[in-house]
Amino acid sequence: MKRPADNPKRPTLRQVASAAGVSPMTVSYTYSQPGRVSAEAAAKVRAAAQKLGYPGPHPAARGLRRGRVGTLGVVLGERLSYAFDDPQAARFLAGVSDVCAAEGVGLTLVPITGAPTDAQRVAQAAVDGFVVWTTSDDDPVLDAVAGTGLPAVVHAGPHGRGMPVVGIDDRDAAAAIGQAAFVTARRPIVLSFPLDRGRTRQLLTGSDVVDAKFPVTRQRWEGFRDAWTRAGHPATQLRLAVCPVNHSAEGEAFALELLQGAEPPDAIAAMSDELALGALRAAARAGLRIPDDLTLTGWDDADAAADAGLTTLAQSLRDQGAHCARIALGESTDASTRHRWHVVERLTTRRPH
Amino acid sequence: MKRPADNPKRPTLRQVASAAGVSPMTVSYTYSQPGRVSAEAAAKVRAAAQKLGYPGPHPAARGLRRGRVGTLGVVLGERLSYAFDDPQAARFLAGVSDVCAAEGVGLTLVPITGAPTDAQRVAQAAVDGFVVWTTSDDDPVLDAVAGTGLPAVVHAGPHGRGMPVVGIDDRDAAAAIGQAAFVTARRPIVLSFPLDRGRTRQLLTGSDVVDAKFPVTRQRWEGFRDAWTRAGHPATQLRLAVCPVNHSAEGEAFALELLQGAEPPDAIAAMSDELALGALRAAARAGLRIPDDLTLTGWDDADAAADAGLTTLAQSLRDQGAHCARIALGESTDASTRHRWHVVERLTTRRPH
DNA sequence: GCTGCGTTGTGTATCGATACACAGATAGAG
DNA sequence: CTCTATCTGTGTATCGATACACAACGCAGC
Repeated sequence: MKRPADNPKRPTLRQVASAAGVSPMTVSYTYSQPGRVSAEAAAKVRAAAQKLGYPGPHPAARGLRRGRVGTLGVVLGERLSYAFDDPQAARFLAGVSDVCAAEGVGLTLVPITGAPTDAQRVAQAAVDGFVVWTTSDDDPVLDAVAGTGLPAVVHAGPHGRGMPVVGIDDRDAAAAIGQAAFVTARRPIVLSFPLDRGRTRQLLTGSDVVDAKFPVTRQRWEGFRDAWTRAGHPATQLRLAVCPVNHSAEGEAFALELLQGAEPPDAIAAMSDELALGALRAAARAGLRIPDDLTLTGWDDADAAADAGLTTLAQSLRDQGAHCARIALGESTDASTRHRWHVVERLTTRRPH
Repeated sequence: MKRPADNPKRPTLRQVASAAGVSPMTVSYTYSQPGRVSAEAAAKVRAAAQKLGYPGPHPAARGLRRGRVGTLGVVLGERLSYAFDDPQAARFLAGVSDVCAAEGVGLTLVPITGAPTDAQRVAQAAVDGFVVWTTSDDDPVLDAVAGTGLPAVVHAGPHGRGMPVVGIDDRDAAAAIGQAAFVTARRPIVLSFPLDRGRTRQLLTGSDVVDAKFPVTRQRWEGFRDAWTRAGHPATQLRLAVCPVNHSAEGEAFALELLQGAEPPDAIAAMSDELALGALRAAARAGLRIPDDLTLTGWDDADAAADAGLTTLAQSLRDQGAHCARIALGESTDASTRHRWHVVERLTTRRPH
């Protein structure tokens, strides 16, 4: 049962004005520029507003007239609750929300479902700018965002469409963490994010063409491969285990399957701490010693990674979120894919020698 | 540098209409009720829209005219990033967002900072309804929400102001988990949320008046006290350790202080898993055996609680979030504070005998 | 007494779309 | 051949506020 109408009807600014015996503009100024009206007039307005139960200017009307609605849109190329389920997204959004709070601007998560109506939902979102979370090259919501003409920024996502991109150099970073992961490896595996929005679980060998539609996945894969080949090994030895979702349970299941398979890996470089921590549990179940039988690396340096002693790649998604928010609010225009990162070596990798 | 204006200017529906050689209403219908126009006319409209770069009807204008903007407001009585920092809030919001996604409605986090302008921000939020997360009896944003006249619901928060409340019976639940926590206790302590928005860290004994402004804190405290007195002990023996924030680090610090203090507790009932897990680490640092030297309970049954073997009180915040969303969207009117909960006994408590 | 300036109040046009009622066309029924 | 029902297109009033320009007023300075 859709709400038919507000009942009792909300009073308008004009009604408050006539009840207070002043002009509409005086009421408007009372709310938007209190210094613009005399104390006397303001008192009359407040009394009338109180009496009629006027909650202040209607947000949609104000938004229409002013051209700004006071909220920042965030588009996740995923179902909506992903924002709260995925720790990485949550960290990023915490950074976005820090800036929003400081600016007094709301944060609107645009409802994405994967259906073709997503583009419409983007176009219909009443926001002042967009932040797009990591997505694939061919995601149609990117065009929808660009089409609005509002300030927009993409996090670690595809370049192009005139939108600035914020993030780190994933390829360089992957090469660095890969070096730590593969020190003594002979049968390494990369535990990966999905390649495209199809999200199929699969095991690829280096000889297969890896044509990932997600730039993040693609760049990290390239970086891991760089690390492997620079160590003098043939690229074809490096395998890629693609997990359809970024959950530790998924990482655990796939890692266990691999560890119990014909050619068990002796090194696993994961694209996230969640996948790595899942793999860590799988290793425990398989009775392996870390890092002797298996070396393991994660990505992002989540709290749980520190607790588990996981070697990982640290970056501040929170800072990147804040940076994105400032751009999308039109406060800054200089994007950067050179955010800082560093390798945190803990107990799941070995030093050379 | 605030964005001065969209450049190039966004075309209007009227311009599209004249470019397509049709009336504005035909364009409007093409977007809102595609079945209402002939295929021929729709094609002309789409061509013109494409040519002019028209992204669809202006959201604020549409919202004003229709009386709905297509987004649900969420008010957290905390700074905005709390939504992503606190695991309980995140679970709840995941439930809210599930419903929003299904309905094609956005989710707007209203920017709360603790400043007196918060009420204005609520009034200025362009949303179709409000969900208010657990707050204190005297929180001014409650009045602001009620004043909008929009459908609204409070989660586990104060009753009154004509707003429905959704949650569990915290007092009963606390009595149940308290019973498990206090089986063999002689010096029990409740590790608590803040009492009021002042958020001071303090240790209260049962003889002090506990006048918590947060209904959740108050009701859980009462329930824990019920459990203790029903076991035949004087209420004055039960102490209340108030943590200013719901973080495991805070729980750890305070618990360690208590465990190393003059009258170390032999049972700790925490109001959240975060606080309990912090206390668990403190116990480890103090060299205590669990549950022999110290029994411990949490609240919410987070993933980490299961991993740690923590006895806890399970409830589905996700379901409660979904329920709240349905009410705030006007789809349902029957609130309930009788959501289900149950005690999950694991390794940090002892069975009687 | 006149000019110039800061303060405070007001009227009007406008932001961009949609609800509603109505009109013309087409088609099927009797 | 008329009458009703369905489909498609249009004109107008309206949603509720704010930008802007202007007017009235008091007052200082010369």
